Amino acid sequence: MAEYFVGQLANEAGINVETVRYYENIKLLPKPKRRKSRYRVYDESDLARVKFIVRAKELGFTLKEIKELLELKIDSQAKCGDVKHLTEHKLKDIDNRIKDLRKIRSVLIKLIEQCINEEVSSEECPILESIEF
Amino acid sequence: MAEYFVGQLANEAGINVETVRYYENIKLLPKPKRRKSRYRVYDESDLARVKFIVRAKELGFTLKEIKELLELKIDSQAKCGDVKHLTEHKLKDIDNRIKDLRKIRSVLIKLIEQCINEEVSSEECPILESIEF
DNA sequence: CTTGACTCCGTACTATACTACGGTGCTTAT
DNA sequence: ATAAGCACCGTAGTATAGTACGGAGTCAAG
Repeated sequence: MAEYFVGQLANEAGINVETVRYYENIKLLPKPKRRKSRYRVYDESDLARVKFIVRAKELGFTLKEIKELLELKIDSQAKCGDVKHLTEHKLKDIDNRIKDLRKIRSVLIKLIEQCINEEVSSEECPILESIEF
Repeated sequence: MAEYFVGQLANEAGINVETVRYYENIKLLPKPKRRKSRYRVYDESDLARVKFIVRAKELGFTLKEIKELLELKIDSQAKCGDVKHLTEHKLKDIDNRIKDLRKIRSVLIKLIEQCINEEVSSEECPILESIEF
């Protein structure tokens, strides 16, 4: 099992060391094992977690929401019903996001087709012409 | 054609007045018509624009990216090729977002199924068990 | 024609999410 | 065993995206 110090972890995830420490401070990352030197020691599962955080952030989730997503699990403490409820809520949110991204997507495709046909459109914004949120 | 003052516009879009002024300052909204009193006057197209901004933000776009999306159009100035290129770039980004949201989606669905079967899973995080970004 | 709600503006403050700094202590390749 | 490169920590600073304030002017219902 591969082990990393914080610099390598940060590097593989494409963020910087201070950000890793920050995520630890706000409890988005668990406290890692330490060397006697107090150096933090991570493994692949930590890397996966960091990569998830990075991508989820790009997808528009706040760090708070990401924490909630990562905490979704049925364990001895959590009742199934609660987790199910929470998860269904998250699912609905994600479905709506996908739906609206698809709307934007279809407008972009139309726009690309217009470009191919060398149509010069009006002065209007094509995205707003076709999308109603 | 309906006309709104800034308060009504903000209200319909679910944001507040200061935010509308802020969006105007950073040129995300065009300068509106004014009454003699200097009151801002908006119409439905402004409302559609604000609503788009609000939702696009929720979908994880920065205000800068939203501005770029809203500026995508072929007009007398912009060359088709340039717009096509830019738009294809945005399209690729959106396709990737949808793809990754689907990954999260499928994990949530699995989790809900587990809840229904009253399975108590491990102490591990189910999202990280199944997603690799 | 008053009065309560709305709008004007600039400026200052806030929350979230980092990012930089700086002095000190490890690690590791030579 | 030394030196370049990491890591330690707390604290302070930054960028983005708002949010609040306050005194003056405007709107419109009664």
